[in-house]
Amino acid sequence: MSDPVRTARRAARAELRRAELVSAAYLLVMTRGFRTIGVDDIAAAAGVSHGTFYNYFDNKRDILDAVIDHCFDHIRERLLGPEADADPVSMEAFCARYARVIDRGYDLVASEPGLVNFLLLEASSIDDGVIERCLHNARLYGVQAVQQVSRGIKQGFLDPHLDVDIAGEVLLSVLVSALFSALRAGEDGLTQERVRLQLITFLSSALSAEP
Amino acid sequence: MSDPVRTARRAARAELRRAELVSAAYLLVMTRGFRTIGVDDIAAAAGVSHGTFYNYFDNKRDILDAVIDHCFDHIRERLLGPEADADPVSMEAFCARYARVIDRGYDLVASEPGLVNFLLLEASSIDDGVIERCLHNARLYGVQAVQQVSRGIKQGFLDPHLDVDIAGEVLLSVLVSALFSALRAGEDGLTQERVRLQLITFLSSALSAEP
Amino acid sequence: MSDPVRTARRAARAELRRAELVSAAYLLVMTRGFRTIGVDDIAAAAGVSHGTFYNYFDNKRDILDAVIDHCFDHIRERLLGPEADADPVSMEAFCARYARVIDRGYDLVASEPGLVNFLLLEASSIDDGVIERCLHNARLYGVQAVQQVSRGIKQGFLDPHLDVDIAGEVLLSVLVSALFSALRAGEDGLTQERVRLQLITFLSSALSAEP
Amino acid sequence: MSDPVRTARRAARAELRRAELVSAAYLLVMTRGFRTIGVDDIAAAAGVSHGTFYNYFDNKRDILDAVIDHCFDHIRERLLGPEADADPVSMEAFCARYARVIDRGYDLVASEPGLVNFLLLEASSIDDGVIERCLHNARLYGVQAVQQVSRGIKQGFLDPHLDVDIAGEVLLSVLVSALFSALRAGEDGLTQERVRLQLITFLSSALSAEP
DNA sequence: AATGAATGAGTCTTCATTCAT
DNA sequence: AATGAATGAAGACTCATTCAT
Repeated sequence: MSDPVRTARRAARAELRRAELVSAAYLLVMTRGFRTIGVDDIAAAAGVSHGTFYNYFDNKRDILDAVIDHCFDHIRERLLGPEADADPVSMEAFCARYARVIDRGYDLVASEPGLVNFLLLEASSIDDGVIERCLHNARLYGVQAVQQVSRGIKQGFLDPHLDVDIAGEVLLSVLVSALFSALRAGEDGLTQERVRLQLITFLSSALSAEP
Repeated sequence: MSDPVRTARRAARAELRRAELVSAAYLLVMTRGFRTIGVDDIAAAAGVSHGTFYNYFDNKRDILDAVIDHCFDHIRERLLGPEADADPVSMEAFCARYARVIDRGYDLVASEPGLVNFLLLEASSIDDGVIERCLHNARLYGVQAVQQVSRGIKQGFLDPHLDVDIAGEVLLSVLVSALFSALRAGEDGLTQERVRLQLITFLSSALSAEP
Repeated sequence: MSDPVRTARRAARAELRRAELVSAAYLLVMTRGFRTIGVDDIAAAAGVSHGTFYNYFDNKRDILDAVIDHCFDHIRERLLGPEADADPVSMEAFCARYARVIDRGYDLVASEPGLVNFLLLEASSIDDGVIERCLHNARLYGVQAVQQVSRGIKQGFLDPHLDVDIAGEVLLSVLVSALFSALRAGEDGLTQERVRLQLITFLSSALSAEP
Repeated sequence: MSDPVRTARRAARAELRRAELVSAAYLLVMTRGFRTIGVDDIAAAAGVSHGTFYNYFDNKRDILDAVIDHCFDHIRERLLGPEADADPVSMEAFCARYARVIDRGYDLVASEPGLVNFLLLEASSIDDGVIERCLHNARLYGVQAVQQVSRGIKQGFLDPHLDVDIAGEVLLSVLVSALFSALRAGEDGLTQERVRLQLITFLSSALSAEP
């Protein structure tokens, strides 16, 4: 009655379908926003009928969690880049790293404006679960940022009197600030160079161990 | 044909009705979000029929601009408080002022969480006109922040080498950061006191004229 | 308590207002159709508020009767022209007269396409009362046409064996046919000249006393 | 992926549903007019929900084209009857045929007054597309009428000097005239017999080859 | 597992009509 | 008599969801 091989194959196909749907939804949400797309659009983009959609998700809202996780995975890749796990050992390296992150933020906004827009703006307006899931993902970054600060203090190039939680927060908010600036592009005459320079100077003066 | 007294009285009543509708819409948007409320809800909350709504606004979207302006007016009142026009003359006064602003931000979020939520999160996902109107309002704050920095430099307590545009930006982003923190309330163990202290320290070390 | 002079003046003003409303409605109906205009439009075109409209007519439908009568008055003037009461005494004069009527039909359609369109097409779709009122007006024409035929027979230039009712009908339908042709303008390559010539030949061969 | 049998069956059912909707719409339009019925009415009459309506037509207006075509199909059947393609070879046969057509016109009006009413009166007041579609259908009749006249001339029983276009037009207008008379039923003392007799006499004297 | 026809709650919008001033 | 604010019935359309095949 139960053929384990066939069962496994089916499970794999199902997983694939699901991923295709999430991927299609991701693209659509990025380009048009969650509220303005329909289940039909998602299914059509994935090449199935909307009926099939309901074999993989309970309802429209249900796919959003998967889309959000997809977003954060994508951002992690794009912002941290290949050096994801390397560890700066001096204030210069630390600043250089964040300068690169800021630049990558600009690149990200330039190449996928919908992504940041969605997370910063639309996502949270949908329901509390979305906010929660975003915060959950953001907290993961926060933890990393805090660890980064801790290591920086250990390495000796960050001010040992810092409140590491707040400092991690600051790291994140500098990033968010960069993304906001990137979103507004050249408005207000703020070039990428000026923003990068000032934010790094900012970081440096606020966190550096040296007075 | 035209009785000026009656005309004036009518105009006043119309203005009042409009304000009532905006006020009702404001409350509903704050509590439930724009997308999830209907024209009927707004009208009912204002104690009129939905038909009346259309005597004052062309369509549902149309009232949103008024609601947004209402939001920013409200924030201005709540955050700047009575001292709206006073001018700090020392770094201490400057920091004290922003400490108060941060505290008021916490109060604001506590008493009206929907407000910040709406502006920070939902508003911009509605359409480009909304983004534009928010940015317009935000730019007004930006201008004030830049003026503040300029005056601080003239007064001698802010670092004369600052890029005033970026510094203004920083002032704003500290504020936004405080609001975000307030939104997350006690999550992550960040108390209001810690946030205030660190952000002010932050401001101080980044902007102060003294090394 | 009742001043007869003032009462009369009031009645005159009321009559004038009513006429202004009918006139405004007539113009609007001709250009935009009854269904697509609103009481507001009529009132505004007459320079009063829509509330005033209801002082002169019970409801929107109510003004239509007056508009229809206005239409037929207008057509009578335009089609029959100055010779409204003259009487042809020969087949030539008879034909010449109808040739002129046909030409005036073309002129009418050209200068006021909405009028014919309205009566031929829209009016009757509104309700049975409209049809009735149009038929009533049309019957007046029919009576005139029948009288015309009778007189033609008496004069000796129309076939005495004619059924005068049917012949009157035919006179009318030739006119209607001309108006339809005029409405379609040059479609089908039918010029005004060809239509006039053929319809008159038609009339002549069908009604003339000579074989 | 695609089961041809099932696909075909579905297409057939869809066609059926569509036809049911058109048929329901047809009946309603005939009895109550297009403007006064709602999508809900049509759907309900077809035994489906209004949502289903929108699976088959883009909007309310969209079904009208199908209804109009339905009308003309119906008229063709009813007026021309079984002899639709036969060809008269003498003036007697020609007249007899049109006498039958006139009688059938009376029958048609008697059994379905709304049909003629709709086409003659309401349809064209809806929008230009409707007029165009009616003219298109009418032109098909016109072409047939012209061909009929041409064949009559060839056969020798119609006057060779006739302008075939105009004569075709006349054939049609006689038909329309008959329908109008039928609509007015016995009003004015015009019986079906009198109308038939006179119109045929009319046709005969106007088109016949013999003087 | 996939399909897509059917559903109907929900929403916006229009406009004829009423009525207090 | 004139006004115009208020009303609410009516109607078109959307879309998430269900379910028989």
